[in-house]
Amino acid sequence: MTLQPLIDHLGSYIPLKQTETQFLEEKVTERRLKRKQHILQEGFPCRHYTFVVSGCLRMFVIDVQGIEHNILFAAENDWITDISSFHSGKPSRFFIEAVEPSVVLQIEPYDLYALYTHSYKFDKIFKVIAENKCVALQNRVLQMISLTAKERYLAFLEEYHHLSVRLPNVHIASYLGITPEFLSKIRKETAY
Amino acid sequence: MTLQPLIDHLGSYIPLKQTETQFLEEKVTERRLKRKQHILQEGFPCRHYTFVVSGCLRMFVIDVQGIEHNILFAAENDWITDISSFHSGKPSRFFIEAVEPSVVLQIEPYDLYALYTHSYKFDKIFKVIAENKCVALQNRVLQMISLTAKERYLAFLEEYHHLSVRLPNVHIASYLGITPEFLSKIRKETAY
DNA sequence: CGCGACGTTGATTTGCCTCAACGATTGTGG
DNA sequence: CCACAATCGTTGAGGCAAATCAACGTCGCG
Repeated sequence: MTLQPLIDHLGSYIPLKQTETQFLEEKVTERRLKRKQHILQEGFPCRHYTFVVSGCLRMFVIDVQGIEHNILFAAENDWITDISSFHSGKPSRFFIEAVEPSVVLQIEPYDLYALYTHSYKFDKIFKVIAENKCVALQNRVLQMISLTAKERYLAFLEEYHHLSVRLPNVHIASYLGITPEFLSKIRKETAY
Repeated sequence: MTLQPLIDHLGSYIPLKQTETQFLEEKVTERRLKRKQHILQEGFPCRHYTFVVSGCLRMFVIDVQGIEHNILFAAENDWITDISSFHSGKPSRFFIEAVEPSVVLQIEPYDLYALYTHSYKFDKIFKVIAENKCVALQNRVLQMISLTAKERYLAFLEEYHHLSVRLPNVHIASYLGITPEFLSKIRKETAY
């Protein structure tokens, strides 16, 4: 199992002891995903906190008109889950699927709680992870209410350049809240 | 000092022991705010995790054109802070001010860390608080990318009815990412 | 090869903004 | 207690940003 990236990731917040990484190894499951493979479907509870080792996943909803809206992407060393459903056990409104062939590590609710019980260090780490997520999301809200589509696209290119070259434009458009056609027109203007 | 609301709030996540509430009391400072009084200005580090006992605050930025954008409101039993600046000590990009006369309880970074050290229970509680904030922010992003201005306004009325009757429309418009004029036109259509 | 996913382009429409003007209300100082 | 400014909400004319709809070219893949 390719556990090392997760150990490095968690350890970058607070270094882990031998017993903690060992406990972690017992609780985590590796999974290999094909392109377009789902790990969460609307209507089902989200039973995994998912860490991306390699590849890229996206979380999205399908609205009443059948249109997909990408809420977030998660690439290497990032987390993706519907936290609300994960904790409550209620059906999720979201889908999560692989955009590329990916390798992920997953933890189920009960096992995550066991980690928390084993060492409060995990509480501390996941607290910081959640706080950092808040900052990123807040930033995104700010961009949505204050920037034009073109400005948001340029900001996305700056901030997520590594993603922008891997994702189809149709997904980027959806993430930015615009149509693929309009993104195409923006790109035409932008390209020099 | 009116500490009880904070104790009740934290206790609703995990009940606190006598020693913990006592420790909390030593670390928290009460502050009474007039309407429009600032507790954070752009360019200064955010030195407080702020809990709202009564009243209502808003966090906003001022863009290059001098236009304010409301990022979030916090009313009774809610938290408001620039977490990023709070932890890093770097200058904030945000303003936080009272929308109404308010009473707040504040904790400084060093005191919050002392709380964490005193009992890991506080880590657990603030982890959940951050996670809940993530859910709310994610929801807001979803609304921004998938709903029209009118739909967002109606969703806001449903979700934050208690706030919508207290806030001037100019602030609500800014929060929704639209102009006050356009909100006025939406309200005209909506009123039956 | 032929089909589906993806990106582009153009014509038209619509949602929302800009700017300007005007009441209504509140607050503040003389 | 009144005069005046400031804040807030509303309305209308016109303009721009972005959506919609339709068509077409390209590429990778079964």
